[in-house]
Amino acid sequence: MPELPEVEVLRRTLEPHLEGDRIESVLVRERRLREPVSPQLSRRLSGRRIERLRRRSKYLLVDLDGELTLAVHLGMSGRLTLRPPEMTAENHEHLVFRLASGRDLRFRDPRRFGLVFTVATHRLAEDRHFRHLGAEPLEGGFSGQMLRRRARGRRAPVKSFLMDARIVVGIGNIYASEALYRAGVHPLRSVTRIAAPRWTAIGASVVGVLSDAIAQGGTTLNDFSDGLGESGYFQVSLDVYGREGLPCPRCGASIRRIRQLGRSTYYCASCQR
DNA sequence: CGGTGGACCTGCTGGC
DNA sequence: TGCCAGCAGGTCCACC
Repeated sequence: MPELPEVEVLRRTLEPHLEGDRIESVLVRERRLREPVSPQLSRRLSGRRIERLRRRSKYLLVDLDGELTLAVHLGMSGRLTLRPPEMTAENHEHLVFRLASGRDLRFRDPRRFGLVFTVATHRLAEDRHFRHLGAEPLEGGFSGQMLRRRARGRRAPVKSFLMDARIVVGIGNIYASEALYRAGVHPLRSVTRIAAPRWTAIGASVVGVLSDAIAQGGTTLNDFSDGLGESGYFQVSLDVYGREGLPCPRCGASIRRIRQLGRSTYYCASCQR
């Protein structure tokens, strides 16, 4: 599910419901996620008040009182949903955060590529999960020219470059294809062969694609649901991703799929050069 | 050093 | 109907 827009939509959806609430206890049914969940998790979190929700890269950050932050990464298949406690647990529901208000915040993740851990709030930037991360694409400091500077001395194909979190965070496999389509740049083009004006176009496309997806409530694929478990966010407005063989919305040519870094890349060979 | 490919997991879909 | 291959939104690490 989650690239930057989906995590941001989740943050915005959950924050008004969680702010000011308190974590009473945490039930851990399965601690084998991408990294093992600490046996201390419930002890560390219990009794703490939720101050605010933030996002860094694709991590949802729950700031608690006492300078502690709960970090949640959804991996490929993670979901975080508010549920009434009487609702029966679904399969792969690995963690349940029981709230003082009498609701559950439940973490479900069939593939277990997700992450749940705590970090001292003021030390977050130094934590090994965050310290190497690059620019936030929707914040000041990000631009096409910033990408151009960071591309100096590199030779990677531009799609791989955009998906490198050391450069810029939040762009996953779907939005990398979508942004390059909007910018009219071929995904295999080496970053050494992109001139300044095209970097401007790429920067603008990245911002545009991510902002549009957030505005549409987390676009992406059709099983995305917001933090309340509503399935009303059925929304597909992708131009190329998952559309192999279908006509390009701009020129009608057949969308192609290739394999890049072991993953599917979609593009229009006539619009993207 | 930069860049790629495999590994980590489960579930779903489509072809035979 | 059943089986199997291929694919899936992320990230890390070994290896060239």
